Amino acid sequence: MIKITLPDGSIKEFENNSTPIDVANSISEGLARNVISASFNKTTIEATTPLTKDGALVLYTWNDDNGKKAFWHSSAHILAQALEELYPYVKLWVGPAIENGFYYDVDLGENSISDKDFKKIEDKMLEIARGKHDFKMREVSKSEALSYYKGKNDYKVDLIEGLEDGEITFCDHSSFTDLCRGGHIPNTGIVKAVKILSVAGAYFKGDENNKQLTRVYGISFPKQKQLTEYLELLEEAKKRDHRKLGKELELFTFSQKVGQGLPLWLPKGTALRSRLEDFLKQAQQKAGYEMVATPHIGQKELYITSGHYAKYGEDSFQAIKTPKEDEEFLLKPMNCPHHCEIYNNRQWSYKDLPKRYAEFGTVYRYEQSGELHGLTRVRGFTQDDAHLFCTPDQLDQEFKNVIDLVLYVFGSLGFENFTAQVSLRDPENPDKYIGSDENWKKAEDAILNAAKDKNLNYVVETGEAAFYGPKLDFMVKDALGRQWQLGTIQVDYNLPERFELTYKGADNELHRPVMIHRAPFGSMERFIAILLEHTGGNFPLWLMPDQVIILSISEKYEKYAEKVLNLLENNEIRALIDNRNETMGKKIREAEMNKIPFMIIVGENEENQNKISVRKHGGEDLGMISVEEFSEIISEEITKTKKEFNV
RNA sequence: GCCGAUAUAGCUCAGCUGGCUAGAGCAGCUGAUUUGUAAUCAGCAGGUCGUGGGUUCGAGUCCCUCUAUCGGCUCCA
Repeated sequence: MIKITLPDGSIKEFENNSTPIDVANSISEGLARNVISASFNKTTIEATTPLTKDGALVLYTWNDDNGKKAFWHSSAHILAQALEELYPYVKLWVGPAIENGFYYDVDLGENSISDKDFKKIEDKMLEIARGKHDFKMREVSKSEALSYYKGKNDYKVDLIEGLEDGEITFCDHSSFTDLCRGGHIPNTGIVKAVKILSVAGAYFKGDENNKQLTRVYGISFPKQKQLTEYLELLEEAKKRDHRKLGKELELFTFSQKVGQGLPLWLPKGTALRSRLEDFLKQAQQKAGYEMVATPHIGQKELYITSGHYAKYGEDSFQAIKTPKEDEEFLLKPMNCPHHCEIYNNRQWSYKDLPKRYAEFGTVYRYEQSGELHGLTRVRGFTQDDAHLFCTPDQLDQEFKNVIDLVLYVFGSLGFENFTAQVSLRDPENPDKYIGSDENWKKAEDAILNAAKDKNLNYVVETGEAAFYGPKLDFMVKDALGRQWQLGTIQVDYNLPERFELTYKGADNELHRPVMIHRAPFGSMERFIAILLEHTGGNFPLWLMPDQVIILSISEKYEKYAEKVLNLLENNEIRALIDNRNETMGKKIREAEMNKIPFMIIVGENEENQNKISVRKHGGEDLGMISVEEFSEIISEEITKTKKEFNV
């Protein structure tokens, strides 16, 4: 007999070699039917793995993330089998579960798969699924495993060579065998609905110097209805795509003539941008920042000094020549070197520090064409940049203050679901970074301590640091669940050295300041893009380009509409009048589609009573009220979302 | 940059396997209508079918180049 501890803390005895499904059966038949995966002593096992010792067991159904993972990973096996049957020459690499679905990386040789082939792959997968084949794990020796794949599949051989004897397992189902470390559902029959979503190229082992394999993405479900719902969800997400909304709301555009990745801001978008900038400027002023302004180009030498040229010279717009032969300028790809030179304008005392220089600095980077993506990845963009120069003693407090500022910005704009990510350097790859180990350690400790002190719920990513220093990044997902870095705070001991920045200490000696790079939005472009996707275009009221539209019943009420407009403007409410010769239904429909938060209807009744009828975006009727009452509603709504920044 | 796909009017889209002067809805313009909570009616105008080349008696449709866009990979100071 073995003792099994369940998540609720209860301990039950079972026959040796009982499976998780047997355990589920002892709880309820329904559970046993739905158990598709399990973990034993925190290791993923199969629902059918015999248990041979005491331990803690967790049962997973489709409703658990781990259950979905097993389901989708198993579906990847089915996909692999389907591909092998359809394309006998295919060589498999790996097929993991991902957040939504799964993929399999395969080498198709000279052939390719396109969306026209999806249907036949799906059909083949369903055919295999219907066969209700059991997934069976078996241990194989390294030599056995190698001889199975030698000559047939170099990718798997590569994988096996990195494994130890005793930890190599194969998984069989139907006529298909795959090297696999486990985590499957009991049999293929549970997979009822399958959709191949896309194909893409993916470099072997993620290295662009390696061969590019074909990655086939798919998703599967235990019920057809769930697939339909998922596809509907995708459609819904597409409606919140910032590229679509930006066009519909006339915020920004792109022009093939102007160039790739170079956004053109339309009047409404520009108004939105300035409002965001003003909002941050106000908070920054309270936090002791000073605004500076720097030119859009700088001598190549400047970026050689900073180290950016060596690292990113090729990813920059290439040197701008002048009539002088030996003179070269670069379009500014970042603001830090300029701000270092502003600091260098004079000699500072420790009593002057910290200096905090802020600039909405537009920078240009020659991003790979395939990387460009709406407003989230562009070649010309404006950072809400600032550089803080402080003494080493001041670093911790300054860093924490910046965290507060970022949290204030995120809070005011409704970004609650962000991930804080501490990006450290990769110790295996010292060539990617500049500066001494000692300074790196100081910088990394400063970030980790600040993140801990501020009780941030953070993840640590090694190898994600900037070349000059570690970062604390604030990541937010877009409508389709893709993660984007918005806010960033970086500690830098290196540029101060390269630019020979100094201050006079109390000891009358020269010292090196520490530098913090930070951008709460990240960039105006990306921030607005993600904000669009989160709000679906229904921005917080204080940000809205137009807050109110006055709809006149007919042209007869133009005078009264103008009077109302004046009153609203006196209360600093942004409004416009729709006095066109159109029906009320049409005017409302257009105002709804333009996502204007409030519609004011004025006609005979309103004019007689000196009031206005108010309809909220979405349809709520606030009835007939006075302009004063309405102004109060507006200002209440604004104070609800936009809080004051208190230092 | 790489893999796969897409590009027709200001916008959203039809245009089957190549064959009459390339269609629709919305938006625009003109006129009628003067309107009470998500599209009033009629008329007009609008496209060298992303670019350049090729195949063909004939190309929006087939092939190639380039450009841009979309989904990924790689990259992201």
